[in-house]
Amino acid sequence: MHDFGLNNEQMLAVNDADGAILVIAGAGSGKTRVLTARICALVDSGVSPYNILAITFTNKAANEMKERIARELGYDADGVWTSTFHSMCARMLRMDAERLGYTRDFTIYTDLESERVVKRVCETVAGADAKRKGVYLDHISRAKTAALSPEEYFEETKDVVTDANTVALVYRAYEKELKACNAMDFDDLLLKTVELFQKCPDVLERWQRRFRYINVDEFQDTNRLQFRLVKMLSAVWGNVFVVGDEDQSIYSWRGAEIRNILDFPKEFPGAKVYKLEQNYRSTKNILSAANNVIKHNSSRNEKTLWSALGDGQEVEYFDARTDRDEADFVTRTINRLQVGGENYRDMAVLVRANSLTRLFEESFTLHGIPYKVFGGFRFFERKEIKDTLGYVRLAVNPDDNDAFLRVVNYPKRGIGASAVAEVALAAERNGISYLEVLKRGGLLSAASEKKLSKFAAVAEAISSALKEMKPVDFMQYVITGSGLEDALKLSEDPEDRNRYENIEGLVDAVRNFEEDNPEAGIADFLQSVSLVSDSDGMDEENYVTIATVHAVKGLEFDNVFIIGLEEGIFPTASAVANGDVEEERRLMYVAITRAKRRLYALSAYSRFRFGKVESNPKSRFIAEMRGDKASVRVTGAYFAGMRKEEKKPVFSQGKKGSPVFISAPKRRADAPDFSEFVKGVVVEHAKFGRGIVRETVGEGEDKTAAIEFEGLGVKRFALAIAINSLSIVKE
DNA sequence: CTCCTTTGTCTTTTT
DNA sequence: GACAAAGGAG
Repeated sequence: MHDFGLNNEQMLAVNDADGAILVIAGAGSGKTRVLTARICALVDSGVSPYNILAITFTNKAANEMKERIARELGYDADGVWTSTFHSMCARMLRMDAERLGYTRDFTIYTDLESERVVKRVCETVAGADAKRKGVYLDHISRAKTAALSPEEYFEETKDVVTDANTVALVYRAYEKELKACNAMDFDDLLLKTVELFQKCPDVLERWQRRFRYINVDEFQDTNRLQFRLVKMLSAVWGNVFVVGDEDQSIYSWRGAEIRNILDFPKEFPGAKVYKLEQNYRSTKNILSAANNVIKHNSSRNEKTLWSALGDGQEVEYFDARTDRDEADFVTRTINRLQVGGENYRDMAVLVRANSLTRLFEESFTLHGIPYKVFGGFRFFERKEIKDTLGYVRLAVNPDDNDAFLRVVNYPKRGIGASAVAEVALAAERNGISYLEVLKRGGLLSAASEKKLSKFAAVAEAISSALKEMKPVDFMQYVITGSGLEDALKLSEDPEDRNRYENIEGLVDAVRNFEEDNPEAGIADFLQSVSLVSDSDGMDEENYVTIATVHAVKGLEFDNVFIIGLEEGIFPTASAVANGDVEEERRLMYVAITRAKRRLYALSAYSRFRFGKVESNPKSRFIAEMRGDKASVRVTGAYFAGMRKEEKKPVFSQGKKGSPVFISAPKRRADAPDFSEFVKGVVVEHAKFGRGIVRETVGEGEDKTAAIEFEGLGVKRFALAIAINSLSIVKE
């Protein structure tokens, strides 16, 4: 028996082996421990590890779980299948891809590739606008998650989506191209697995029989297809153990259905529900801030986390004047904490959007604070890396037209749009891939044929190298054989030096991968690259974590800074505009509950964004966090020391539909211009709130405006003076 | 065909 | 402000 130090409720959940079980696990309530303990308990009771499936949200979480189980059980852990839904599906599909008309070497297209395909496809679809590729892809993803074909999608949405027809046409063309490329996108991994199960009951049965016990972590962030997979796989044994917390559902924009967890008892009749409400992570002060925030949400199961830990330090809210002051405060505080004995690795700066990390990177670099940024640009998304991997993709899967297009003129070979268009046309006419057009020969004009023959030889050489070389050597060969090495080394562009180093980094990446997976080939490496998650790079070194809130789901830190707490940023402008901030609030809840001992919340009065200075009201979450009891200490130096007319906007507390506030552009004193203030314009005033300009008098610095505020009547302002507390509301 | 300039879009989050 | 896409000149 293994001692996990479980409390009573946890113990009950863990030892309840059979049937459908839902564990509602509040933040920091020992969710992962319960899951691990459960799997160990199953093995202890005689269940073969081979019959256990454990699904996690990221590959990193999967590996950690595997390690934990291994530590407890020893060698037995190998049999337990732990992975993400996507990795699981990829593995299952590789085994039986032929039965769906794909080869087992099918390529996984990430969003980057999907977008390129959509863009390309738009050229062939009448009425499609390539600029709207993101919108199309969004609809396509929704359709796929709902398991709708293009035709079904059109029927379902023709009354609500204005260009449903165009979307359906793009969707169909996209599907056709993906199939021709022997490629699947992220949604396909799930959808095609469901299709495989429906089409081939023998395959489904094989997996059903194998997985007697199915365990799913982070169930609040599963989508409809994932739910369906769980249902299908569990149909024989009915042993489904899911763990989640609807308050931490933060991926609905990606199709996650909170319903999956809320309706679990309905979908699995007789399901038992356990609630874990004791938090082992955070101090009381931090927890009450979290509870104060989340209780404003309506669609949730009532639960209140409690902690047996002490009150701890008060939560601190720093009211900064500018985004620079905000970064300064964080830098200073980190320094102070570090001097006081805290480790950098126990500190995290959490942001709502990737673009907010920059100032912190600058400031930390300046002050010698080691840091790592998670979320945002990833190594494998760099253009030169993507392009180089294009050669690998093409060798593994010769039908991969997207890979072909990436590398045909990289490095430059004088092959332009017209030659490529010729290839595409010939491919379309003969129903073959782009590469096949070159291999067959005689399908192009003599000039194009000649230009492309060099590339054809390169592709051919790389393709045969794939069969002969070990992954690391092959990767090195790709870099030299493609001509990239020479081109980049001889280049005069100083950036190319850097690019070359990044590309060389690929060889190391393959080497590392090979060490961890000695049996795996280069194709497995490609797959792992497609399915990496942001937190995968996190390790034990001593650095401050700068990350998006999404990227730190499931992690914890002693000291947490949540920055950018302004309306329009956190919550985001679109959430505010749509009047739906519940998911933003859950995100805030996740952010707060990452903190174990110290929590700092920050906002800035003015912030430099999109090349402009903007000013947004404080986030409603600050007021919510404080709740009835003032457990939050305000240390913002800005408000107190300000001149009267510079006072920042008051809380727009709970005001629904608050739009983004962009401050009026600062004018030089010698050329005042308040031309944006005209009759009918909606403005926000620091003290009086929202108002409408009713009348203006005068010009330039003498201009005054009469503004009507709701419930306050009309007030008159000299704009030159009032400009610091007035901003125009951009709808 | 390539290079340079200009223009437009972006910033919500990612398996 | 940064970067990609588009457009024009060589």
